Amino acid sequence: MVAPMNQPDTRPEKPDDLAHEPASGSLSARARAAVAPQLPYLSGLNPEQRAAVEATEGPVLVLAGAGTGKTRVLTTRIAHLIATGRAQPHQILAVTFTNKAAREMRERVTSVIGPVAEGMQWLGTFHSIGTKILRRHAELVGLRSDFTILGTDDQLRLMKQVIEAEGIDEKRWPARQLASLIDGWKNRGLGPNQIPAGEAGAFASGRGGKLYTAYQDRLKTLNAVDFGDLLLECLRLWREHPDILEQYQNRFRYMLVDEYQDTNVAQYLWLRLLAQARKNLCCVGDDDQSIYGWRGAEVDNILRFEHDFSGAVVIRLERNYRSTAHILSAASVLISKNQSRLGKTLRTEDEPGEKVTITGAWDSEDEARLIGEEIEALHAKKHSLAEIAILVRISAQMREIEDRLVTLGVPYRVIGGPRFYERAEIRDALAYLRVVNQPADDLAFERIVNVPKRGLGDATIQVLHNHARAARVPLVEAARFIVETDELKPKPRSTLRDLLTSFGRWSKLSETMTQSEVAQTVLEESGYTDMWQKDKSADAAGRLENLKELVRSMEEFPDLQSFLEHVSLVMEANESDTTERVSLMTLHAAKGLEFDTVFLPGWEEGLFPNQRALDESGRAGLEEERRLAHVGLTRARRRAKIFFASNRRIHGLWNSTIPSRFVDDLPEADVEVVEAPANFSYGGTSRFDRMAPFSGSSYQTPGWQRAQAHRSTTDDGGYSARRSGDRRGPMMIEGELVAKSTGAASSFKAGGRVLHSKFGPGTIEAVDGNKLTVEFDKAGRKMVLDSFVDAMG
DNA sequence: TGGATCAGTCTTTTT
DNA sequence: GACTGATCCA
Repeated sequence: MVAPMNQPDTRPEKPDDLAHEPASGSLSARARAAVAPQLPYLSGLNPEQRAAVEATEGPVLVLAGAGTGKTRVLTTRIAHLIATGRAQPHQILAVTFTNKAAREMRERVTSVIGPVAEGMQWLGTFHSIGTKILRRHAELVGLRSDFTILGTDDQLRLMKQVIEAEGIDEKRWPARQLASLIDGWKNRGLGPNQIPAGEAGAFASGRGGKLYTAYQDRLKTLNAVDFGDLLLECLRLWREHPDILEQYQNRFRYMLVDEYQDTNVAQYLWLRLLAQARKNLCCVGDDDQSIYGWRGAEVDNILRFEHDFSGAVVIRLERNYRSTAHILSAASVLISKNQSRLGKTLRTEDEPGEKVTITGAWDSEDEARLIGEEIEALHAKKHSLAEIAILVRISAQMREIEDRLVTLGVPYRVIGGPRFYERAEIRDALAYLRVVNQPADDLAFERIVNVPKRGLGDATIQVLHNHARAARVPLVEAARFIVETDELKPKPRSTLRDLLTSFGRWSKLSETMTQSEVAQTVLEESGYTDMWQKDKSADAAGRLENLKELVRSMEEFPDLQSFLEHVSLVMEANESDTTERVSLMTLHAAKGLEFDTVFLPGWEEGLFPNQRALDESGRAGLEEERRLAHVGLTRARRRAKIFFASNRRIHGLWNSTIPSRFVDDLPEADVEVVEAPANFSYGGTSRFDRMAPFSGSSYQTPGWQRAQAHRSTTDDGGYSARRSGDRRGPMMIEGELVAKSTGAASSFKAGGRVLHSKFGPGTIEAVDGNKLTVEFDKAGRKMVLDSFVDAMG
C-alpha cells in the first residue's frame, strides 16, 4: 500500500517555463520570479514544505499529515505565486470546504504579502465559488441571476410536496430518505438523466428518478437551487457551453484545493474540468483524516490522484510540529492498521512527553466524573481551560458530560451543534425577510404564514395551494385573490388580508430604512418577537438574543438582498466570548483544531467504532472510524486521555460494553493504563451533586437548560457547590492492563458461574482474553470485562 | 385550530 | 431518554 516516496525536487523550478503563457511572461514578472529563492517567506519552511511551495507547475498532491504545517504551505504557495509574478491574485482559484477555512486563508495570505491578497476574488468554498459562477450565467441553466439557495429544511419541505404530488404515501417513503438519495446522486455529479439504471428504482418502487426530475423542475419554477446544484449546475453549464468553460480555464492559472480528501465526485469533476487546460492544480490533504465518507466524500479522489492527473508530483509532509512523541507514535501505529491509505509516517523532534492514558470507568456517569476530576486537577495546576477539549463520537455522549461539568462549575462551550442559521428562530426571521425581499418565495411564505399562530392553519394553506397551483402563481398572489372571494371563512380571511397588507407595507420600508431597521420593524409588527417574549420555556431568552444578534449582524451589509445571499451560504455565530472554557465537541467537529489536553471518552465497541458504520460500510466503515480515532489523538499537543465505560445507556437502556478494538490497536510502549478508582457503591453521583446548580457560564447550552429545568425542582436557588468533597481524587495508579486482552489469560472458564453487580448472576459462555461472554439469568447475553464480575462458588 | 398524548426513531453534518 | 411526527379530542 505504501507508495514510493516521490522526490519533490525531481521537478526543478523553472520560471522560464512560463514563456508560453501569454500574460504572465512579461519581463518584469520573470525578473521578479528570478529573485524568488531569496524571498523571506520561504526561509522558515522545512525542505518538504518548501518543495511543496515551489513546485508551482503541473499537478501536485501534497500529503500533509496532522500538524505538519498544511495551512502554512497553502498560504505560502499562494503568496509565492503572486510575489513571483506567476499570477495576479484574481487568477488564482483557491477552494476550501468551510467559510472559516477560507477566511483564515485570506487572512494568512494577507499577513505574508499584504493587501494585494484582497484581490483574490476566487478564494472561497466550493459552494460560494459555484454560486458566483452560476449567478453570472444563470440564464444558461434555466435560472434567473437572483436565484435563492435553499437550506436543508426548505429542501425537505419541497420534497414532501413533490412526493405528495406524485400521490405517494409520505409515511412509507419519507422525504428524508428521498433527500439523502438525491443528495447522494448530486454528490456523485449525477443529474436526473444520468442516474444508473439500477438506482432509479431505489425509492417508492421505481419512482426515485421521476421524483428527482420533479424536484428539479420545482426548483426551477421557484428560481431556486439546493447546495448540490451549486456544483452540479456548474458542471452542466461547462459541459453544454465549452466556450464558457474555456473562459474559466484561462482565468484560473493556478488552482489550489484544501482538504482534498473530503472532496466528493461532483467536486472532483468540477476541479478536473477546470484543470484540464493548464493542469496547475495543487491539492493538499491527508487520506488519514478523511472522515466524511458518509457524506459523499471519496477517499478515492486522493488515493487516485497520481493516476488521474498524469505526471503528478506527490510531496509528503511528515514532520509534525504539534504533538509529543508518545501521542504521535500512538496515533501512527493506530492508523497503520488501515489498509486503504497512501502511507505516511509522522515524526517529531519533540520530547516523548506523557504517555497516552487509558482509563476504564464503571459506567458513563463514572466516566464523566473521572473526566471532570481530571479537568479540575489540571485547572488547579494553572492549566488553561481553553486548552482542554473533550471529543466524543456522537452528540448523545455530551449530555452526561455536560451535566457533570455543570455540577462542578467548570465553564464549557459546545462547538458545532445546531448552526446559528439553522436555529428555528433565525430561519423564521429570515423567512419573513425573504418574503419582504421577494414575495414570490413560496417556501418562506409557507413557513411563517402561521408563525406566530394566527389561525391560518392547514386548511387555509390548502386553499391557497390549490389556487396557486391551478393559476400557476406564487402563494402570495393566490392569497391576494382569495381574500377578495368568500372561499375562506371571515376570520382567516381578514387575518390573511391583514398579513398581506403588512407585507406590502414592509416591502416599502426598505426605501426609507436600513435593512436592520426593516428587520426590527418586521419582527415586532408581525408579533414574532412577542411570541418568544411570551414563551416561558428556558431557551426563549436565548432565542431573543439570537434574533438581536441577527439584526445586529445585518448592519454590515449594503442591502437586504446581499445579506440574504450571504446568509444562505455562511452565517456562523460569532462568539465574542473571552471566558476561558473547556471545549466539548464531536470528533468530526474537531478536525483542524488542536489542544494541549484532549479527553477521548467512549472508546467502546459499538459506539466507537460505531456499530452502524460497521454494518453499513463494512471494512471501509471501520477504517473511517479508525481515521476518526486518529484525528482525535492527533488533536492533542501534550496529553491524550482515552476512556471507556463498561456500562452505557443506549437509547435509554443500560448496555454492557467492551473496550474498543482501537484501544488494542495502540502500541503498549506509548500508553499507560490508569486504574480508575472503582468504588461502585457510590453509584456515580451523590445527592449533593444533584443538588448543586450552577450559574455563570454557557447559559445557552443544553446542559445549562437542563440544569435550569432541574433547579426548578430543587430548592436551593443559586447556591453553587464547587465540589462535593474530595472523596475520590483522581488516583493515577499504574495498574495492570485492564483494557488489553494481551495480558495474562483470564482465570475464568466457560461454564463457570459469575456474579455481575448490575446484571446479577450468569453463566460464562466464552472467554476471550479478559473479555467474557456471559448468559445472565435475567439480563440475557452480554460481553463483559472479567474485572467486573466475581466468580460464584 | 391547537393542545395533549402516543408511537417510533435514534451517527457523524461544511455548504 | 428525548425528540419528532402523527393522531385524537375539546
